[in-house]
Amino acid sequence: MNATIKDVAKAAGVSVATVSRVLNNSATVSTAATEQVNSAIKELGYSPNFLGRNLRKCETNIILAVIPSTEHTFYSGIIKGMQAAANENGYDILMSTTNSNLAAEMRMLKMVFNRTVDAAVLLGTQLDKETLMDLNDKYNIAICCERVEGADVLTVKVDDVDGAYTAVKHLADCGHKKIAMISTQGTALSSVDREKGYMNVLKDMGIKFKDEYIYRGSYDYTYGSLAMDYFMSLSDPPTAIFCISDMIAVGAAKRALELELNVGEDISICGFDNLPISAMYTPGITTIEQPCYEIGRTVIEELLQNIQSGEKSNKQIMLNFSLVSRKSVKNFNK
Amino acid sequence: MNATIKDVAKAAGVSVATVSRVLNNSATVSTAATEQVNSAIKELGYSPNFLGRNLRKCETNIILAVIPSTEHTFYSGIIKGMQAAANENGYDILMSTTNSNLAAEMRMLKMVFNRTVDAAVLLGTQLDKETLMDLNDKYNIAICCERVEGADVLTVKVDDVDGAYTAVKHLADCGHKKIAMISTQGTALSSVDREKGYMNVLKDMGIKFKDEYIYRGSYDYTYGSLAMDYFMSLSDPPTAIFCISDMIAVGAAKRALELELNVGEDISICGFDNLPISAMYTPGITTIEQPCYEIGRTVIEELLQNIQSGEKSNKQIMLNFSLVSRKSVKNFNK
DNA sequence: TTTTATTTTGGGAACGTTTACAAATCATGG
DNA sequence: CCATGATTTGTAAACGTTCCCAAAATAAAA
Repeated sequence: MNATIKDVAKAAGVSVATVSRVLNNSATVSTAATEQVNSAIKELGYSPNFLGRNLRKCETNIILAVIPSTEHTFYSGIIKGMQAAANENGYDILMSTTNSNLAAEMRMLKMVFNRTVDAAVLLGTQLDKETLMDLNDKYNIAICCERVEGADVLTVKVDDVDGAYTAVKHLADCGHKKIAMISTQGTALSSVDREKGYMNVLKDMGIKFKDEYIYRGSYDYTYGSLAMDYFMSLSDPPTAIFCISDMIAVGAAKRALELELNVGEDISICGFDNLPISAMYTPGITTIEQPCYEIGRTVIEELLQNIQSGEKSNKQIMLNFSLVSRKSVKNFNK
Repeated sequence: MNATIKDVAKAAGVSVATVSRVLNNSATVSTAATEQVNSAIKELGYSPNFLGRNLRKCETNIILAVIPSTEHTFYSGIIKGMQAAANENGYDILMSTTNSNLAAEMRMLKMVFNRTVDAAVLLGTQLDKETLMDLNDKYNIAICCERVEGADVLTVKVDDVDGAYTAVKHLADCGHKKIAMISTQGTALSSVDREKGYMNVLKDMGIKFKDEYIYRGSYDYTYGSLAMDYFMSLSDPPTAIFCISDMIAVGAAKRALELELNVGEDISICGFDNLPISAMYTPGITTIEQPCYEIGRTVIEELLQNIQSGEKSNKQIMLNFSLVSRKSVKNFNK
């Protein structure tokens, strides 16, 4: 039904090779022939079938971004960075979401096995070290914003230990001594690392760690609310709370406001990621900003280098974060 | 480098046809042969190359969701609905984002021209009627959550006129007479329709339309803030504001709070879409909920029907919305 | 055993491209 | 006008599958 390159060749009175040449301008073609081909293309409404091309060239120029969830906007900036780097190199980014489900993640990864895409970037993953290393051997993959202990795979992220340290240190520097943390139950290393950063500050500042000052839920914002209820039920509630994600920070802030606590005065809250909502919320949420766009650019640039060179660099790249100070944290020093 | 079906055939001591048969279990194969093939597959770590398969079958079983922006979470539920319906039918959903840019939208649509995907669902579009009709002639496309006047293309959405009417009527029923609206400058019909719904309520309730009660910006939440500043500068400010999107409603609420207005008391705000943030915000934002999951399911089911039947139904399907009442609107009647 | 029906198999064309190679055309200079 | 070199063209194989068709193997019936 659809016109093929043969139809174009016939209509233009040239061979398919010539049509292919003008399509990819891969070799010089006389202006006469070029014109004939182009008008045949227009006349027939021809559009090359990439299934043929891809099969022949053994590449699709598509990179798949595997996203755990579209429930929040954190990945938006990363995707933009990925797109920019990809487009500059003739690649496109397609996304799919796994809802943090291992089976779904595997289903998506099939697309790299079966060559539907040239590579995949995992923005978070449920896979274990062995599986990742196996995949990395045979295919082109990268991990973004997460790390897997011992997995020697191209990784681009911020230093979560350091990021959490900076956030919690900020709370301490503002004069807070009773600092709690809301984390997740998951085993994702980004969570573990952020807890480590929290602990490190306590140690460095000579603050004794209290077990009841740590609450674990999931990334869902309702856990922020639950955590706030819990902390306020303590006989000696914290004055500041470091949240593993802005989403949770917002949940905590919401509950605090419902409890008629003045966020940024009666209770201080600090998040992580600098989601758009943190700027929108009232009061604005103090947080750690990740260089999303840059993370996206970098991971694609490195990945393309791997693809083109045919060998794996497996770099572990850490980019710089920054503290964004808003109204949700009280500074006792002024 | 990678094993092909030929390698498997050789290793299993059968023909490629037989391997293909066990791969797709498209015909009965003796258990002996099946076992040989399966062990050869495992041994070689074989994974079928879909470029070959897709070329041969002239289908990819992939549907592309073209998303204007990942800045907000509105599309999340729709995508989930799309995935559910697609997976049930052996299809996968891949996404790409256009950042509301016509060139980017065209770039993504190329994937349906060149057969990289079987169909595309446009969640909003910059294209005009003619282009859409042309595309719809040759390819399988659908529009979601938006409509284009006169474009006879499969469309699934809510009735925006009716939705806005319900929202504004609710404000009026709560005793508000001075009702303003924050809309967009764009020509998207969803905006135009929602303005129409607003006007209809005024007419039905015998409220005189005031030009200064309408403010136009874009979907960015900062315009909500700007609008709030503007309305409060009027000599006779509104008591209620209907916002074309929750994002804008949040921006407006944020600014109101900064101006020390008690949202839900001094000023009432109503949004549209029921984004997660509307529940998270303090106070919760009253809004119109779209049946996102259902919209997603429906558009894929209809699209697959078009694909499989080979003919276009071009239905215009309207699904039911609902009013979600929260604290951001004051009810004068109680 | 032979015939017939059934199940299981393999050969090879086809899908729409790209590209190596060879052939044809053209221009140039002697 | 011929030889040479440069440019432009066409032929055909290849990419990895699926699937039609016919052949082979097996089972059932006579």
